Amino acid sequence: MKDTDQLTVAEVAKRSGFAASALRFYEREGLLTAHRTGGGQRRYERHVLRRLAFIRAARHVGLSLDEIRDALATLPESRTPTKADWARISRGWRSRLDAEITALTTLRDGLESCIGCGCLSLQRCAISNPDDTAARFGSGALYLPQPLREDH
Amino acid sequence: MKDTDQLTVAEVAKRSGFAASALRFYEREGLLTAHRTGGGQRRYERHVLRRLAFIRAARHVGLSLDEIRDALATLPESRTPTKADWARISRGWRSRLDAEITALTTLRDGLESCIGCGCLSLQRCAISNPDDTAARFGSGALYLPQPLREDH
DNA sequence: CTGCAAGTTAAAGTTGACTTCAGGTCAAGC
DNA sequence: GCTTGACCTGAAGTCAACTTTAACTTGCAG
Repeated sequence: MKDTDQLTVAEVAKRSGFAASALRFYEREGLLTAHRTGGGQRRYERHVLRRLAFIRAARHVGLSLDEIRDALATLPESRTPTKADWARISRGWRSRLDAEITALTTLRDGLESCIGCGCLSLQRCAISNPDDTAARFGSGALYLPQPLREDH
Repeated sequence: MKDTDQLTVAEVAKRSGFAASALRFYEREGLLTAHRTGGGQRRYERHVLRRLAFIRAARHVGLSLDEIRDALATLPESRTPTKADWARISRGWRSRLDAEITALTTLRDGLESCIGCGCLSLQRCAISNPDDTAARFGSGALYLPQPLREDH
């Protein structure tokens, strides 16, 4: 009879929606930990599911794995994280999303007066001009999803 | 004395904001064309600048190079594209941006009632649950920027 | 006519987030 | 005790959109 508190990779994969290969990858990257059986197979504790839920949500908001690892690193090691812990480390997400929404809205509205008329001038077009673009998104929006970040 | 209608890579790079390597890449990928000197060097016509402005704008809105190539392919070859041509092929961008904005707004508002409280339940959390996520973004938003697309 | 900045190519490298593969090992039900 | 599906590892592959490198050629000012 299996220890009900120990989950195999397949079980965690199924319940979290992440592929087993992704779970192993996250462990290598320091986002997850697992115990091992005598033979070296992974056995996960139930709380990795919550950690994975956090990872999925964070990815969804646009955080990189590096940022997620840093956030997870601020969780206390001595005890099981509380709701307050999770709430704390996701507190900044709202303003991040707000900024993304603002940037997209500005872009959309610029579209009306620029692309809509077919001008697309390199000198004047607010949508295509690199400088205008940089000015619009500025340094305050470094966390925009890749396609919205300034071209590099 | 140089032919004033023929631009070198360096000139196009400077005036478009794209790196010379990107211009060569775009040509290989079929997004751009150039004439050649007897010795094999590229000479661009002035209208590539408008084409590049379009490419930058499209990338900004979140189109892939494949999509951009397809869009550019619908331009008439027999004549210089008019404003109406450019306007036509960028007509869908607004709804695309609208959809992205809607998706982000929904995500942000879900955040308030979900992450805000620290629940982050794999079963119930609208932000982290893969199924809810798929349902929210649906098939109508396949063009969302990568970080917002459904996890694969 | 020469010097050298600017151009050319094919091929390989980059980044992030994983997946796939090859070649074995483990564990659990019969 | 044996079979077989699940698991292990390290290394390599994938994708997009370019950039970088190496080795070589062109074009124009002086």
